[in-house]
Amino acid sequence: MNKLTLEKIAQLAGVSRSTVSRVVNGHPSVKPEVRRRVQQVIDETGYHPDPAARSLAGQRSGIIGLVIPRAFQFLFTDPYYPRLMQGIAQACNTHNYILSLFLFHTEEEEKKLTPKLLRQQFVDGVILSALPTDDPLIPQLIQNEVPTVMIGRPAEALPVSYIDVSNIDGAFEAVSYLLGLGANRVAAVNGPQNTMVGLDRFQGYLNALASRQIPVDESLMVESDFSEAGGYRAMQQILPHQPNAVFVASDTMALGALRALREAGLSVPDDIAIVGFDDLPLAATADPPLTTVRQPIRRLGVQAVEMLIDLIQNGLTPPRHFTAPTELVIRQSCGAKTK
Amino acid sequence: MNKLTLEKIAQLAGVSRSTVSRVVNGHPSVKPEVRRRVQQVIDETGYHPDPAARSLAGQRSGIIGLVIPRAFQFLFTDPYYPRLMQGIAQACNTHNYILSLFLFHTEEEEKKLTPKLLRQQFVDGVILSALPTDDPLIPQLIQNEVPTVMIGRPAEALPVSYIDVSNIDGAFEAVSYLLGLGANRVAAVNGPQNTMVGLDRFQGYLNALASRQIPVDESLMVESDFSEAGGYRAMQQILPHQPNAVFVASDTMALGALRALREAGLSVPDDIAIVGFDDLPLAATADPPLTTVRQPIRRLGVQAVEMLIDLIQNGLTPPRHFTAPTELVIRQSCGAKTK
DNA sequence: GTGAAAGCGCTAACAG
DNA sequence: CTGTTAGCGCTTTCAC
Repeated sequence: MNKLTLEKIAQLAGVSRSTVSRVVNGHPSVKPEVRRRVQQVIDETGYHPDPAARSLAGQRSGIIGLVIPRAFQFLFTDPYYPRLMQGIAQACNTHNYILSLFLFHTEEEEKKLTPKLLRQQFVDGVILSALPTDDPLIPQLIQNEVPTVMIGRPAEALPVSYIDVSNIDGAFEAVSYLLGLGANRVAAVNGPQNTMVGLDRFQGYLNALASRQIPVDESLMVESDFSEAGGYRAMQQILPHQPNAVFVASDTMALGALRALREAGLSVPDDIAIVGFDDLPLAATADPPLTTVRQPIRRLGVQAVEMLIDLIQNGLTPPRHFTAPTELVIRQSCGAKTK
Repeated sequence: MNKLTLEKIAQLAGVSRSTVSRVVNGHPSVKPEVRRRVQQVIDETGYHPDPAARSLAGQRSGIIGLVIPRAFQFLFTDPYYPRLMQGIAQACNTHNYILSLFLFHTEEEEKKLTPKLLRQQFVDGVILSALPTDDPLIPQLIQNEVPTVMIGRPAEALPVSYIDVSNIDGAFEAVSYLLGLGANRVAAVNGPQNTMVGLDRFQGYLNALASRQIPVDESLMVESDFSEAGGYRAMQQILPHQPNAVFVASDTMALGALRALREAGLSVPDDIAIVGFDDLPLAATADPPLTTVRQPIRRLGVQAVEMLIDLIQNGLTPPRHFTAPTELVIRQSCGAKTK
């Protein structure tokens, strides 16, 4: 299988290289008949343009970068990311982009790889996830005009596109539900307060308390890290303060909380009700099955890709925003009887 | 920040483009002093070579492809893959390769992306995981002489490099341990029998029975799919046949099995002992903590990358093989008392 | 509507 | 040890 080039195809089809290029790129100005003939040669030979040459001559790499800093902490602890990646990968496939993964485990790695992201040499655009609110990467990307979509809104009103979910409302709904069940001491196991998700879900919790004029009890709130072990520790920490319900900012942490509760000999939902956030598959198979706030993780991934492609093709301004709704999924972990 | 090219750097440093290229690529034949001067200009300007130009002129893309077919079924159901990816990503980072993800959800996607893998245009080499034994991709890669490392040995003795773990021995050890505890009806929840891992772990199970002349009871073996739900169903199916121990071919399935046991009102390890395979973090936090066969997942990823780079640099023959040992980790799920 | 020609930025002989 | 010279395969004006 000797190397096929545009030139060869051109010869075989009896046209010029430019024409073949036009056909390959779906350029309109080619006579239908010629187009057909060229296309046939392409199909018969199984020609595929060389991506490197294409990137060099054109200005695009055809690659989308998925950037996840702090990969150590989260990615391999929370099934959220695999699902997100699945959505992203699938969308990349359908839109003919290649997906590249940039996982930073250390500051060093981040430093080293950042330039590759900033100069559009490697990627046509990037999707950002799991960023701390103050990550310097965001302003850098903006300044370098790299097409960027954040998963989760940024801390400040930056001119950057993002996909988000209604974390505040979702948490509000969950906590309100707990409150409606009669719980008067609702605790919160929060996500990291240097992430927007963590902050927003906590805000929803506070809003729900406020909407019923329930005073805030600091001893019932703990900041954790979205990990199972973190949820476990947080729950242990809260337990002495006698909560009768707990809002946990992710299913994974909720699993840890459940473990702590079980160890403490508490019955869920009789002694204490619990709701999670995400609706990962494991929520449904937890013991007891977990009431949780569903977010359409995979779809978020797909939409992020599509938004990014829009940015790449149609320019960065104005920034695009999308916020997906959440949905409270009621299961046994907080006494489904009332429902 | 106007575009920096080799040429510009060359001018600034007062040398020729080739010399700069040599410096960038660590070519030995450059006078130390010149090298220093050039390097300084590079550092000051923050120059980075254009990967596209590089791929085009040289013959390498600097990209490693991680290929996971059947991504739907496994990847997002089993924490195994995220961990593997972590190892791979980290190794790529340290060796200055970019990692691209090829997740196939459907046959169509596989068909569509395969050519991109086969012509070394996109990737310098590929790492294969989660392949069914009869996947046509393997022979195709071999035939096209694409540097390839499989995670998990292939079905037949193909001239392909791989990283594996001692699945047979690991399973043998686990089942022998169960047997040694006095269990006389040891069941097996197997992985898919069209994957080598599934096959090998089952073989280990059979070997252990055989080594003690225990007759095989077909009703105690079920083929499943490495998912939690699959483990749950498999366990339910086995339960009527009164096992007093069960070897489950993955921790994720073991979790499902545990759930089935719990629902059936059986006590672990008193009524029935259970061991898993993988030693994922969740094994330690399961209820009860899971005895399991540990495999060094992350390290496998690192080694796969390093083996692949070796292939890329030093040629494909002879194929390289490496089999990592496993280790039985004893926890409460099968009555740790005896140990 | 189509072809010719000029690079994109780099690597790799080949001279010197 | 260093500079010169061809390309790598494609996109993209610019003529015709």
